Amino acid sequence: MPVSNKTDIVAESVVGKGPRRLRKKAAASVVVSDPSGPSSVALDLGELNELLGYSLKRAQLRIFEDFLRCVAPVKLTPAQFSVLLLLDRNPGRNQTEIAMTLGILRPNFVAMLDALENRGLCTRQRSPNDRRSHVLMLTDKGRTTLAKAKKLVADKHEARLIDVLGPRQHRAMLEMVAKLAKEL
Amino acid sequence: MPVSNKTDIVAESVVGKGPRRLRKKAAASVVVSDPSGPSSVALDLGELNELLGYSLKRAQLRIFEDFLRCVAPVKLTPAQFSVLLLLDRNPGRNQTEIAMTLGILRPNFVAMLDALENRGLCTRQRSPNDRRSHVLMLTDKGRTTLAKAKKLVADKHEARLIDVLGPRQHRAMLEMVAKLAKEL
DNA sequence: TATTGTTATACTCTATAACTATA
DNA sequence: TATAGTTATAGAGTATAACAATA
Repeated sequence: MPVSNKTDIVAESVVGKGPRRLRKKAAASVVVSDPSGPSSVALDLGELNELLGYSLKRAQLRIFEDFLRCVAPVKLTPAQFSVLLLLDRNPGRNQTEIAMTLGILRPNFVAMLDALENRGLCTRQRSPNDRRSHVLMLTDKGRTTLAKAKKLVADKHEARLIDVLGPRQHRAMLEMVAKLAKEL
Repeated sequence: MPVSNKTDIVAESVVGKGPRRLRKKAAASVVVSDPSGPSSVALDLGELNELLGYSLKRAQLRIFEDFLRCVAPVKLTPAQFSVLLLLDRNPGRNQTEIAMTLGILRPNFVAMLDALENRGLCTRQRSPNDRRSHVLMLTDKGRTTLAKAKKLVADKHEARLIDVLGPRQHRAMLEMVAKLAKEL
């Protein structure tokens, strides 16, 4: 997305102020002789390419963009999808438990749940046993929305990732990334 | 980090409101019979574990935390480190070029550069050829700081990642993640 | 007219303190 | 007293529009 959209390299597009001298045709890996001006030669990333965190971050951004595109028909963000998934698997839990499991801070979870509840995807009920806590449940609409989302994720999003990486590498990456998330 | 810090599972800590009946001893993979109360059984993540983006995001957060810890002695964030690295490899570029290469929007790059310049790590000079643009250069202090940071990254941060993943998987992951960042 | 650096601004995420109602 | 949900708030990160100086 970023990283140089100027595809064609124009080595000499500016009329220099100094005297214009003849110049040798530049070699393959051009380094513009005139150090100023909009030289527009692709920059050297250096050891950035060897920094796992750097590429990982950029990959993560792309993956989330792809997720949003694929799941757009049901209008769910990755975070919202993860909440619905968790509610489906763990009905009757309270906000603290769901939020904690997803690494969301309780105060920040309130607005998230408001949005999902306002869309009729889940409900909050005061627990009769502990009237401080809210029992969370998916609604029928929430379940059907989740089902649609899961299909979009599997058929479009994950399918795309598997297509780019290949099934074996996709699986390997899943394991490595889980290991890092767990053991680092 | 999150995901249940309550290690010991207490299956029956609440006095139920209804009549207390005898209950069979729960099986190995406990599901608390009473659906309410602070049941504190680890939640089921379901297909979240198969979602590459989910684990990738969590891994990325851990990696950045580790980076910050390791590089703390020179007080550089991952973003600042990437800027210094790029300035070192590509001296004399302007703000637009550096920002674009790193996927940073030009307006947001201004404050970042202010911080680095105020710390005496780099300089902005108006280009004599195009007085609109600023030629960016590392200072000597910037270079020594970068050198220290690079050593910390290699000896502590990347070393930790290689330690967790193993050298072969680390290399494999580097390639996969670069592929995703490029081709997705 | 177009571009560079900049300001202003807004929206999302994330983080912390403190309140309320319950326990 | 401690906990669940909540409010308020502050700080990063990211996004767009528009302006001054320059081309």
